[in-house]
Amino acid sequence: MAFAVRFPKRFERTDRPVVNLKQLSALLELSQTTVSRALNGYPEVSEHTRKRVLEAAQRHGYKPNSNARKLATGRAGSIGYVLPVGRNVDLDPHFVEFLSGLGEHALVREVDLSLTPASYERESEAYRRIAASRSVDGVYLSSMRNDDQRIGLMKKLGIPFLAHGRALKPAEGYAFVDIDNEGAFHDAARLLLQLGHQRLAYVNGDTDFAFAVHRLNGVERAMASCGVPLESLQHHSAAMNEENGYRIAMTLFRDTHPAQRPTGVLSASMFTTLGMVRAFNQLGLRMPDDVSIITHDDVFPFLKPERFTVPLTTTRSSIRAAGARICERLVDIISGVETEPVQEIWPVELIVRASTGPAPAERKPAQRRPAEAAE
Amino acid sequence: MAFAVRFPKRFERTDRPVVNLKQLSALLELSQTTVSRALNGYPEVSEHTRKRVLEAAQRHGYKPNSNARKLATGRAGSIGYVLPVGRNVDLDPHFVEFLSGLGEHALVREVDLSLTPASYERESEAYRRIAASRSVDGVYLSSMRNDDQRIGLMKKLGIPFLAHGRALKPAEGYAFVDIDNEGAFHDAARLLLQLGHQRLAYVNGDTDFAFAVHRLNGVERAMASCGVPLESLQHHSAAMNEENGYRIAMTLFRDTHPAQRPTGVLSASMFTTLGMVRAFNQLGLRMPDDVSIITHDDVFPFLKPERFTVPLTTTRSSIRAAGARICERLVDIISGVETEPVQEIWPVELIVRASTGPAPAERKPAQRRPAEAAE
DNA sequence: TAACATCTTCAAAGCGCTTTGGCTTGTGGC
DNA sequence: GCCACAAGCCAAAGCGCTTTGAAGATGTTA
Repeated sequence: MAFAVRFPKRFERTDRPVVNLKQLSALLELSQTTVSRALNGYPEVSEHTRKRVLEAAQRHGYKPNSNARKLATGRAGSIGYVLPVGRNVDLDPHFVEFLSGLGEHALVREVDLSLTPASYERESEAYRRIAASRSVDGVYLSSMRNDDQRIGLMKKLGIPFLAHGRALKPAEGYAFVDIDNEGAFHDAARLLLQLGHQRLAYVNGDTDFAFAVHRLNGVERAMASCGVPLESLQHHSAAMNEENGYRIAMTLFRDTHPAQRPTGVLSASMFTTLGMVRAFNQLGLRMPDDVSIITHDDVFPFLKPERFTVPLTTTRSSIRAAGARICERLVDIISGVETEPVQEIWPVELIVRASTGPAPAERKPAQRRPAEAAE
Repeated sequence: MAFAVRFPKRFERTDRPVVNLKQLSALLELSQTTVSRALNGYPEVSEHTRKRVLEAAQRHGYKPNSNARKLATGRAGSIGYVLPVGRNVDLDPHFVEFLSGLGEHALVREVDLSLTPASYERESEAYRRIAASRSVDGVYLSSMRNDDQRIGLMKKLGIPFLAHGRALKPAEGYAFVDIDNEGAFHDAARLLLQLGHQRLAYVNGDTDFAFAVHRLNGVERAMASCGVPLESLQHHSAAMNEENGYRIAMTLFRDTHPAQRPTGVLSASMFTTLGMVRAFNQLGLRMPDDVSIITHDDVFPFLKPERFTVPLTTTRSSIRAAGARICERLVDIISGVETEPVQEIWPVELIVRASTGPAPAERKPAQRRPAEAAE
């Protein structure tokens, strides 16, 4: 909406649709009411008439004007997402996989997806506009923060919504689909501990996000229940990308006294791991002899943990499946099928591959020559 | 649109917007006409009145109902994209970067992006529905094929559109933004040839897509002008991902007689290269001593060629910048600012890093032990 | 002072669809 | 033969906005 900005005349589209409801009903010598009902499957119309109508609609290529329909019904037929945008904002590749799943289901349910770009600072404004303009029937939220303002906002604005992930605060009173991050990282950490690793590192995502906090909780719970002091965990929190993985691995393994180095590492994403493995190669560290690593895998078709030279042990949960499920449930919420706010938490598989093994019995400083090239 | 499917009553949203135009104009004791005009910046209203109206709108949180506006104007205020969807369809990470750029500019122009999911087979149906339902003002096309049906379809349906990339056929009569793929790969191949490489390989994308054909043309042109016979090029065409990169590299370097092996390799994407580098490590091939490689880099923030252990020589063109430009021009096309179909081709930078060097003077079979871990 | 141009403002007619309430028929029960 | 009831259809009233055509208010000119 552009206040005080004149829309140019040339913006207009003068051409009209091939055939509209009025014309179609005239052609059929029926009222618009009847034609509309026949098309939309209402029972107050005879089968004979319905057949005639459907046939004529088909023949004349009638397609209802979606804007008129939206106005009349108040229903938009689409779900919305506020796309974080800005020079320094990177939509990460998780989004595209998520979108694939969402789109798959959106196809089945015949809804469109509407993306409203907004800078982070003006996010709430975007939601307000969505609410007032009624351009979508509901929205999904993602990248949930610890104390997420959006949940309250959605409720206040009366926008039906579903969260991908959950906030720490509020914890109740809204619907979400999340994975069991706490359990996943608990299991992963426990595996390392059971393999005898005493010094662990966790290269986490940004702890402003709730998933990162949950994961850290899981790691700490595993340590506590195995009687390993929390001080023996080195925790690093940073955006999940290749560079940070490399940088942090260098800090952990090159810049640390050998006796202090972790032998078991947990990594929050495949991208982080990409960087860490690069560092390992460069430092001549071998998996799993020198270091064991477990990574969270969101199941990207273009980056598979089993395709690494040393196949990676992972906690796995398909973000694409989550996308499909979110679409499904959001449509249910919008259409009133789902009334109570269901909080759905998916279990996460732990898949053991070759990157994990027993802790080195005794630490020998790594003395191998660095690998030549290593990505 | 669902023929013969009854929409449940419960789908309805009964709540009404906070305040609508009628109420606002009643409040102001002005006609709807005047208020509407004041809000939309038309000159036929006094500055005094306009100020009053804007103030009241602000105060009461008035936001026009976008559906009503769309119906009245015939303008949707959004641009569309048909999202290819299906169990076996992977939206690749290029898309998300492109989207970031698009979103950035969409924010400036105040348009939304509407994604309509469609399976490949029912793609044209989706476009027809978009055209008839007038849910968007224009669309952009991507992943242009050699003989692309969509261009003709868009023209027939009268949907304003802009292509990202171009088709071989038709070559004229439509607007696009493309990069100089031919020139980029010409330059890349020429560099390898100048460095003395006699046997080249090109691991291309799927040649159903026009960009892949253009690139191949560039490579061949360079070879021709350097007097190198085309037979000394090994060309492989496959979807651009890590697995194919690895597989093809293995075919080229492990399964081929040393005397036949290429010494200079061109790679169509960073993902392909990721797999190839994995293969190189495993085979103990060093860059650039044993093999030189040049990759096309779309500039992903999460996967940077300079961050490889051996930094990669690349042809670089930001796909994000292309997204922003596409949005800009599409809005211009829709609003009639751009009338002639402009065909815009961006030059591509060649950035020399450490992965390219002189061809090995004399071929010695690689006898090094395979690297331990290598991603 | 009349005649005309220029500002402002307005009532009303759309945009194309859905949906309410009512009007005809035809059927069966008594 | 009358009434009740359902089936099938329709006219008309929205949905909330934009825009046309016209009219009232004000200023300008002869």
